[in-house]
Parts: sequence; C-alpha cells; structure tokens
Amino acid sequence: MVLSNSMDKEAQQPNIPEIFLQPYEPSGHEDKLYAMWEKSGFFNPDVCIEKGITKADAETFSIVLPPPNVTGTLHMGHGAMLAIEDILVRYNRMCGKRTLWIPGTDSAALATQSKVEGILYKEEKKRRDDIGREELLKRIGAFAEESKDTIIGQTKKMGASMDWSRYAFTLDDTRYNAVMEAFIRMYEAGLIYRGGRIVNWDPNMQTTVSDDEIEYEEKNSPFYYFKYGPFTIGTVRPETKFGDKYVVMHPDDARYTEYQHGQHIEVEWINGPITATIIKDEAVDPEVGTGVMTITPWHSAVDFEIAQRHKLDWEQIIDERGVLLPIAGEFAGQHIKKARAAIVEKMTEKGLVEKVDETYTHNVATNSRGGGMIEPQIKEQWFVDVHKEFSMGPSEIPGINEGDTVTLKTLLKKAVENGGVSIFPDRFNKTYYHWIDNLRDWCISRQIWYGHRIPAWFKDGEIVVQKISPGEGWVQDPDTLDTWFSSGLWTFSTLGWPEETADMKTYHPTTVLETGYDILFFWVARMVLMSSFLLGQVPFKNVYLHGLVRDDKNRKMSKSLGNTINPLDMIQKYGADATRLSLIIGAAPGNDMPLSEDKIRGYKKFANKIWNISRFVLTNTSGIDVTTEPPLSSFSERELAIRKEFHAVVAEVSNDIERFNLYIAAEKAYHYLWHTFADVIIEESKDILNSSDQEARQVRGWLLCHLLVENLKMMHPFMPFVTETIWQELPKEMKDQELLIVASWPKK
RNA sequence: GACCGGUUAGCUCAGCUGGUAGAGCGCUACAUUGACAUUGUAGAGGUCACAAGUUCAAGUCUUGUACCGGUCACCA
Repeated sequence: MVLSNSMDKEAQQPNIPEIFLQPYEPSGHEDKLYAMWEKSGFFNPDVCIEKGITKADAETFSIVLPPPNVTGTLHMGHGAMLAIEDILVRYNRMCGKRTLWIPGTDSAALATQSKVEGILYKEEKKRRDDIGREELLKRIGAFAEESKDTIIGQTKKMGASMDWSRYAFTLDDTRYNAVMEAFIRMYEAGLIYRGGRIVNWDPNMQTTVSDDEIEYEEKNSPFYYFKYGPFTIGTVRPETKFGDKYVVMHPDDARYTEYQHGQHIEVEWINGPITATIIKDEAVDPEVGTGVMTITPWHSAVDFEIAQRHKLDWEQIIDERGVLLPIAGEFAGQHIKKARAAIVEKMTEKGLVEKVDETYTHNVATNSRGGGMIEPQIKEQWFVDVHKEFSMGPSEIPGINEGDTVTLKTLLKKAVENGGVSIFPDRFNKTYYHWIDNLRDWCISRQIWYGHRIPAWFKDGEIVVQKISPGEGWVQDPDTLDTWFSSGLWTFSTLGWPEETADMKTYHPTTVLETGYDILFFWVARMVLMSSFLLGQVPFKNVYLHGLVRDDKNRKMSKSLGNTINPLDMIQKYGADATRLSLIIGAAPGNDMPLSEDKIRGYKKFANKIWNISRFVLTNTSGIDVTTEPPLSSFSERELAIRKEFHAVVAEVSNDIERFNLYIAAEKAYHYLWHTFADVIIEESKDILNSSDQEARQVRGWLLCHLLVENLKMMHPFMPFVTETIWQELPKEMKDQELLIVASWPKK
C-alpha cells in the first residue's frame, strides 16, 4: 500500500528525505543555496567551460546589469529588473550558451554628492567649500563604500546569478580609464567642444544639469502686463527684465506694421528711460498675449536663440546664486525671490503695470536630481556635438559603412532603423526617434566634485585635453562629467575597454539590455551613441523595457503614499521565488506592473505546491528504476500523449522566453505544473501506482520522475531556490548535473 | 500643442496574423485531513467605453468621439 498514512510512510520510506515532511520554508534554504551557487563558480562562464559544462565555442549570451546607485537600497523596481534578467540568464545558461551577466554599481555623481552635502549641512552646518574638494570626496567615497555592500547583499537575496568576479563600479580605475579615453577621442574628433551656451543652471546645487534631467512642475504665479513704450508685454519674471532692450514681434503681425525691424524707440523702463530696438522674428506667436515680447537672452533659451539669430547683445542679470547684478540698479545685491515684489511695487508706482493675471499657470523647471529651481544661464561648458558631420570609422553597424559621412544623431537613428538594435516592445521606437529629432547638444560638464574629472588643462587661455598635466602652470578643469557620460560606456567599459580584452571580443555587442522605459533617453540612447562612435558597434542587439511597479490600486509606489512594498520583507515572509514570480506574471513588456502582498502570498503557495508534487513523486516511486527509460512500446497511448503535451509546453515556454514574453512563459509553466501535472497526471497515476501490474507501475513511475525532473528544470529560471532545494534531494541517478543551475534545459 | 498607451468578469490583466469571450485573485456551493499550514470539483458573474465603416464574420482591422494614464515640447 503506497498511499498510507504518514506514520506508516515514514516506516516504509526511509529513503525519503525528512525535509519533505515539513511545508516548504524558503527562508531556511535561500541563503545557503546562493552561497553554494557562488562557490561553484558557475555564474562565471569561464568556469562553466573549464568544468566541461559549456562548450568553449558555444554561442554567447551577455547582459550588463543596469547599475543601481551605490547609495540606494533595493526597491521593487530593482526586484523586477533582477527577476527578469535572471530568468533570461538562467534560461540561456541551461541552454548551454556561454552566459555572462555583469554586475555593477553606479556612483550617481550628482545624486550622491547632493545626499552627502545634505548630511554635511544637517550635522555640521557646513557647505562643500568649508571642507574643500579632497575632504568632501573622501566623505562621499566612504559613504558610497558603506552602502555598496547593502545593495549587493540585497541583490543576492533576489537570487541574481551574476558573475561577481567581474563586478564593476563606475568610478573604479578601469572605468576611469575608459571615460578618459572616450572623452579624449571624442574631443580629438571634434565631437566634444567647449563653448558658451545657454545651460540649465541649478543655483542650489551650483551646477549645470542636462535637458533630460529637468522636471517641470506646474505652478500658479501672477502674470504681469507691463507698459513698454507703445507696447504691452507680459511676464511672470519681472526680476529678469532690467536688460530688456529689444522688443520682438512677428514680421507678419498686422497690428505692428508701422514698426520696422531695427527701428529704435524710447521707452520708460524700471530704472529710467532706455532705447529699445524693434526686432521682427517668427519665433513670436501673435496669438499669445499682445503678440509682443521683450527678451532676456542670458536667462532664457528661446530668447538666446533669437539674440543669436539677430546678433543682439546679451547681458547677465542674475548671478550664479540667484542674486541680482549691478545692472538691476537699486535692486542689485538682492536675491531674486525677494526682489520680485519690490520691483513690481516700483513698476506700479511708475504706472507701468497694466494688469495682473493671478490665475496664470505655467511650468517651472526644476532639477530632478534633488536640486532646486533651474535658472538658465549662459556659461562656458563642455558639450557633445550631435550635429557635427564626421567620417565614420570601421563599422559593424548595419547600414553604416566605414567612410560614410555621419553625425551622432544619424548614428543613433540608423542603429535602430536598420535593425542593429531591436527595441521591445516596439512602440518605443517612435518615442526614441522623437527624442532624437528634438535632441540638442548635450552639456556634459558638471560643477560638482564627485565624478570623473574632465581631462582638460588650462593655461593662459590655452586648452589641452589629455590625461595628465602638460606641465607647470597648467590648471585642470575643476568640473566633472555628467554621470550618464560614463554610463554610456557601460556595455564595454565593464568588459575592459579600451584594452582589447578577450571579454570584449567574446561578449560585445551584448545580447540584451534590460531596463525601465523611464531611462530610455538617459541611458539607452547614450549607450548607442557612445558605442557606435567609439567601437563602430551597437552596444546591444536587443533592448527590453519593463514598466514601473505599481500598487494594487495602480498607483506609483512612493514613500509619501505609504504604499511601498519592501522586497526584502517579502523575501523574508514569502521567499525570493514568490517575490520574483509576482513581479513577472501579469507584467507585459513596457507595461506598468501591479503588485500586492496578496499576489506574492499566492505564489508562496505555488512554491509549496511544487514541494508537495516532488514529495508525492519521490514517496510513491521507490523501488522503481529511474535510470533506464522504458522502451517506447511499453508506454500507453495516454502516456505518449502526456509526453507529447509536455514537449509542446516546453517548446512554447522556450519560445516565449526567447521573445521576451516572460509573463506568458511563467504563466504557462505555472499552469502546466499545477493544473496538468498535479491535478491531472498525478491524480490519474494514483490508481496505476497502486495496482499490482509491475510493468505499468514501472513505466508510469519512470514517467512521473522524468516529468518531475524536467519540470524542475523548466521552472528553475523563474523559481530558482525551491527548484534547486528539491533538486538537491533528488537521488543522484535522476540528475544530469549536481547543480540545477547548470542542468540542461528540457528538450523541446 | 505633438506623440504614445489604455478603456474586456467585483479587482488586476491576457486575448499573436479577424471565426460567436479567457487566466489569476476574490465570491458561492459541495467534497476532502488525503502528496498539499489545505487542496479538489462545480458554479455565478461580461451589449469586450461609444458611434460609424470594411467583411459572410470585428475585443481583434479603419475612421471618429469620450474619458483615463504617460512622454516630449512650449508658454513672452
């Protein structure tokens, strides 16, 4: 009698591991397993080759981890990213590919420095200049080092099977080298230039910020209509108006035909009479306000463009800290925040205020990296020129040949257009192209200290770009590079570039880049740019974009809403496997994914189901020869159908993984295991296993064991811990490898 | 303003190239201490946002409308 009560069973089945007598408890196993995997070295493809598990000339599968900020902690977004990438990696490793997943962390220069400066001010009431560059860097370094282990430890908890021997940090020596090399090469090609252009200046952080790092906040501010000679002009920023000596209107505006381009008029202005010049320019929208405006080129991008077009003067009104300069006359020295009211008061007294619209709303630019309101300024900065034509070097990018005349913009476009890079889901192609069309030169210098210092040296108005000082009297540019400059090199700087390493040859271009759609521009596009110029290669063949993790009411997870779910808590309560699965199932590529604790809890039950399926199969097949496959002729028709069905499921799951439809793959594997294998096959097998027909018992018993093994493999990429735990308890003769991570993927 | 999504069971969503609706969770009833800190079986529940069109046939294709979400640009 096989199906007996548990007391008898223990007596009858001494070979059943005791472990199965308890429900599956993830927390008892996961850390031990991870340590075991790490110790095996199989996360490193070189070891897999050495041990004869992977063929030395096997196809490669490589992926770089989007490096989390060193100072951060793991949130569900990271959890989703790690789950998705680990599934791809484990699947490909089991398929026998040379599989490399490179881990790393990002210095996140601006965000990190901002954080440390915050602490410095809070605890010691000091600012960066009070302690100096060296001391600040020391403190930031220590802070980064300290939190680094946190995020790495958390990453391991998710089960991420990455090759830690290749761990990279954006600021370590190898990466520093790569950044210097890239900067110098681009400078020498004329693609990096230094120039005075309007930039986004953050007066709080005292640095420039790139266009992509700006966030617009809708704000309600009074909108003032001022008399400007015969005209009426509108503004929300009276404090910028001191230098406004040009009045601009559309050339076709019928209301103003009496005024000629270049004509001078006398107007009474804030601090007395001035001479204004009429400018006709098509940038002015006749529909807005009175169709007339004055311009402040130093503090507005649009105005700057108009000024450039007509070769007008520009003058700085506000300094780097937001204080009015002498041009403001009696207001000089005041901070703009305080000055506005005083200026309006004076204008009112002079009778220059026509009306005030209190209902006006507009978008105010702020620094999304923890800084304040943006004040456009004209500054000498370093830029990447995206429009400059150059002759392409050696190229492996489809549709681009050596010697072609290209710009960085065309490279960006063609890499995707010609299929060198495929984006999933493909609707993001359009977003990507749209971004390229609007792309302006990229300001890459930052006035912060934490980061890659620009390898440029100044002396007597001369500039030399090289890694080390040209000699006495040369002063290095104090600025550092935008963090995305170094991130742009990530697919190859992690492989040892600019050295011609074996890794470079083997693993670049990488197979897939997996990241959130929110950094398509920041990062994905910058990598394409850097890789195509510096290597003549695309950085990756595929881009997989995942969505944001949301709560069960479809709201963003945020601390202020109090709806965050901490992945570590969930791992502790329900296991990493359940946490992973909950982040995969129901999450279509590029779509935001809803998550609730209930969902995670549900998948813990599934882990236990696998556990019990295994327990059943092992308990009820003792005495059955599991090593020799019975001849096909001994299988019943039903059993042949079962095998055929399983192969079909494997084929579908494999296919779905390869097409990045992980949510479908996971669901199919889940459904098969529970509702076909457990509910149907095991249920119908009970009678056969209980019968006295030894041959039928043998065939069915073998089949159950076979299906168990194959299902554990199929489920492994999704739920690595529970499947490996069970694998470790299987009799040796059932396994093709001691560790499930390197067992071979079921035949399709 | 431009562009991109979405609108399908109470909730979250799936439905690829058009052939009379699916999953998970939840709910109801029944069974069960069995491999299962449970599970199984059965069931209720949907004019697939709205309108027009193409078609023998439309969640599925086309056009338009409404609402929700997002991205980018811009506002003197």
